[in-house]
Amino acid sequence: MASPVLLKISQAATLTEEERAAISSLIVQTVAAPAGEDIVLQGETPQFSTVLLEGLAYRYCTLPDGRRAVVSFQIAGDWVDLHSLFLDRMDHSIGAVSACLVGKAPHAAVHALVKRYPHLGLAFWRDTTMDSAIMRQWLVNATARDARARMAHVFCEMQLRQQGIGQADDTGFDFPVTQVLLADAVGISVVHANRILQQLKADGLLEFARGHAVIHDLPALWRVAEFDPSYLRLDRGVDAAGA
Amino acid sequence: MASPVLLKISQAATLTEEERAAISSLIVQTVAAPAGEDIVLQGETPQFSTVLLEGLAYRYCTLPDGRRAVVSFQIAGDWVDLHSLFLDRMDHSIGAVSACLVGKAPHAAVHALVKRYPHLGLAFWRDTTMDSAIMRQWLVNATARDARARMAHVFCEMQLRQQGIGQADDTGFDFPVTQVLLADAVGISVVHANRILQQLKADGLLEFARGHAVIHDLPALWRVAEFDPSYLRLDRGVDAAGA
DNA sequence: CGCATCATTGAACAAAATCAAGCGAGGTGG
DNA sequence: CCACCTCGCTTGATTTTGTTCAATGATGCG
Repeated sequence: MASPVLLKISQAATLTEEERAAISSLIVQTVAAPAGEDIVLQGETPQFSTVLLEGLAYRYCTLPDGRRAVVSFQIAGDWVDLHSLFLDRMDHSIGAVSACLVGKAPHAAVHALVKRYPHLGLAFWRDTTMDSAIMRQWLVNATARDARARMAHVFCEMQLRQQGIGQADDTGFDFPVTQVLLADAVGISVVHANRILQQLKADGLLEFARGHAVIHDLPALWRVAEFDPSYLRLDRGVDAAGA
Repeated sequence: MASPVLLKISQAATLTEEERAAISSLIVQTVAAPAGEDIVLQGETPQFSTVLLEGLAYRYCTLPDGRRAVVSFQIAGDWVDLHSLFLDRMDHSIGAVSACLVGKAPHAAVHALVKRYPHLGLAFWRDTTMDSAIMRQWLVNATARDARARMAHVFCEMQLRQQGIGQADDTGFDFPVTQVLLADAVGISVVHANRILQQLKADGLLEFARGHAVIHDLPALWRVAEFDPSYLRLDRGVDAAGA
């Protein structure tokens, strides 16, 4: 079975047939989430970890006064809340951007798996580390770059990540978000997001409309974003330094 | 031995004497880093993970044009680059704010430890997860709050974290950073940082001078920062859901 | 003392938010 | 089929927030 979960984790670690089977058996249930619906809610105490099998999702925090901060996008193959294994209550929510299919793995089963196969524990751990690396880039983005570079950065990252699962090429990709969502991810107002997008288009870099990004000049886009893709390729798998 | 490392990890997991000894034996070397010096450099391929035994350190990224983005502060007991276990090259640097004492644990030894004691693997994993939770808050901070709230938030967090290791109380704590560093952490210019600090002081919330923070009204500071401390207390240890 | 680093201030400028309005496509109900 | 509504996108005008530039005080240290 070529599930996106196994595909992704296989890029990080060499798995035995037994280990692959063990991972597959983790997912005891698959659930469909319609576009716009929440998959996991802030404040919950989940007993499952969730992996995205299909679709686009986003992680976000809701602030007391209703503002929303998007902290990441998740694509097929991503564990969206593996870290909830250690969280007493979710400190953020996860929503479905497009219609999603998710798999659920009971926390207890994940714990048991890790104890039985420490090697898989490392692989999972590595997966969350990769997520952190992405988040660190977002943080650098938000603290040190202006709106234009930040916006460009989001598109650079999504292009490369989606390419990694065969859903993008150098000329563009589907990205079914609204400008409101994009604004909340970049940390600017919708009005400003709209103007930045127009500017990127006028500069011949990127055209984004109706949930689809057309990239006109990827190298130039990378330059504007100061994009360094190395953070997306943590080249050292879990086997490298092990035994 | 009451090393800060064991103290911190004991809050997350119940350890056997054997496990405690195993962790202690990880640290094969301790090194002193003078204030202002770098502990780990962006671009390196470390063979060790580093744990902070004494002092204050900070994680930061250097951008192509020399700008700097501070992504976190680290205090005694924190592993500053446990995630480098999976990183091919460091995507950020770590610098000593004050004079630091660090312990070094060879990656190979950490790998071996985790395979031998999967339970400790979970504890380490949990530790990095906690780090991520903090980073997520910084990201929310940077994308959704204004300079004043962001600045207040940094002080709220540091107060609580330092209190956790007995180095702060409700009235203040040592925080030997400069305004430049603070500005790079909050993502504003030094000039603005200075004015925000003056404003917080004028409002009777907080006085920060010569590396020391005096807190005049902690509840009010929390309110300004919209501070919710729950992210610092991932109450569920690694034993809870296990066997 | 003299130098370096850090903190502070004012003034001009730029970036981005806010306010307010209008447009266009898709969906719903009459 | 059309009126109407909602949602997402777009635009202009105005205000707020934060930056940059430039200079001047402090503080501490060899």
